Formats: sequence, structure tokens, C-alpha cells
Amino acid sequence: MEPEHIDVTAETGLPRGPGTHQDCRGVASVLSRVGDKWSVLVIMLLRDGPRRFNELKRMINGISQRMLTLTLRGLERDGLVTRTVFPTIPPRVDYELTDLGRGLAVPVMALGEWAFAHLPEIEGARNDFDARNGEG
Amino acid sequence: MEPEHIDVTAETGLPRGPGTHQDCRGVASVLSRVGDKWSVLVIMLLRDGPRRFNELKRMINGISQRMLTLTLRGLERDGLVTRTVFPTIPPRVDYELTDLGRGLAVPVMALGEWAFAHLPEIEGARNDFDARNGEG
DNA sequence: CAGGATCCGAGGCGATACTG
DNA sequence: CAGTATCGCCTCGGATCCTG
Repeated sequence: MEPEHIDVTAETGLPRGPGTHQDCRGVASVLSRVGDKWSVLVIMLLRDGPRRFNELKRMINGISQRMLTLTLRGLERDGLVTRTVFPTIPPRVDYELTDLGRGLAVPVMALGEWAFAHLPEIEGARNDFDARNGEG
Repeated sequence: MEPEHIDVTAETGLPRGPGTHQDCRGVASVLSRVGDKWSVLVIMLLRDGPRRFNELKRMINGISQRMLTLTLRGLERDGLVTRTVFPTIPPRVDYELTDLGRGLAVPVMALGEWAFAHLPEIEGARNDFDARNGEG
């Protein structure tokens, strides 16, 4: 029996039987959301309640309006965030975490806390590595 | 009091006082590792014990040798993986998870399990979104 | 076997300008 | 206010060739 063979097949969603590695790609797509700096930031900010577009933009301070738009679209597409338009003048749009989004925030927070707790080790390791590599 | 202001300042590591948002960047750098498809895959594969370079390459099946090299270098740099060279002919290099790496695997697994459990919801949301957007 | 060097195309992302 | 559209850089990543 060969070791588990991970097949990251492209978008060609082939029939591969049940319990297959198709799931891998799906899981990976969620992980990549977490890897996306802006997405996690937005999710964390929305944990306190709904926010407006420019409100988020100001809070993050460094994101372009383009990236904020794309980020929010992605989160909305994944069902993590709802987008509510108030047809007033000037227009107002509220973004709010869904239950799914709040659920995702839990393991993400756990991961973030681990990262925070081990930052010294990691940065130490980086320095050591760079030092070794830099002067050989 | 204004809402929490997240400043994702660039690499200009400024003095910002203690308990500052500098940590944000550090945490983000760890999260981005998780977002990196290959890194997570490699970590998961290494949980069963050390592996050789081409062994990993075959198991992953789809990664270029270049990306595997870069991925392993990154993991090594962060102190998540050790690289052991056996000066034989032909050469042999073993990669193994460190305790730090095994520690990271825990919250990552939790995240992965959440993702797996909620894949149907997420993919359903995506389909709905795409349908709404596609035919307006 | 393990990986360095190089080339090159696709896409991520910021900056800017325009709209309802 | 909350976007869309466009441009242009610039990194990421695959493919290929070469080495100890």
C-alpha cells in the first residue's frame, strides 16, 4: 500500500468516488481565505457588529478600496458575510458576519492565538536561519 | 474613542510601544503560511514521520520541484521543519517536523476540520451567489 | 537524488479616474 | 458613499536545463 497520494487535480471536477481527495481542494480554498490577510482582518473587525464600507476602509487603513471590494465580495460569495444595501442618498451598505462567518472566526482565532504565542520562537528561528544563510 | 485602528504598516519596523499592532504583521505572516496550499500539505504529510525530498514530491504529485524546495525552505526558516543532510552518494535529505511544527498542526487541523464540515454550506453559498450574479 | 539558475507567462494588487 | 473600469508594476509559480 503506497502512502497517501494527494492529488490536487485542477478544476476538472472528475468523478473520483466517495471520501475522495476532491475535498482537499475545497478545504484548501477555505484555508487560502485565511491566508488572505485582508479577509481575516475584515472578519475580525465584523465580529463586533455590522460595519459600513468606508468604515471598514478607515479601520484597516492601508487597504485599497479595490481590495476591500474584492475581499468583501469573496466573503459574501462564500456565505461568510451579508451585504445589505440601504437605497438612500447617499447610499449606505452594511456588511455583517453570518453565523457561518462567526463559526469560521472560532478556529481562526485559535490559530491566531497560537501564532501570537509562538511568534518569538518563529522570529527567532527566522533570525537564526537568515544569519546562517547570510554569512555561511 | 475611535474604533480599533488596524495599521498594517510595511516592513518599516517602527517603534510603536508595547502591545502594539506590530504583532498583527507577525501573526499575519503565520496565517499566510497556512494559506499557502503547499505548506499545509507538507506539514500534514510530515506528521507521520520524516520524509525525503522526492518522496514528498511524489506524494504531493502536482507540485514542481522548485515550489517544493521553496516551501521546505520557508518551513525550515520558520523553525517548523528540520532539514537533515546525509552526505552519502547519492545524497539523501530528510525533512522532519519540529515540535513547533507539530504544535502548529493542531490549530491547522482544527481549521481544516471546520472547513471540511462546512464545505457544503460554503459551496452552496458560492453556487447561489454565482447564480444570482450570472443571470441577474 | 536533491536542488540551483534561468526564462517567461498569468495573475495579484495598488493607483487613478469615473459613476449612480 | 460605495462602488466599477482601466492601467501598469511586480511577484508567483511552472517549465526547463544544469550540477555536486
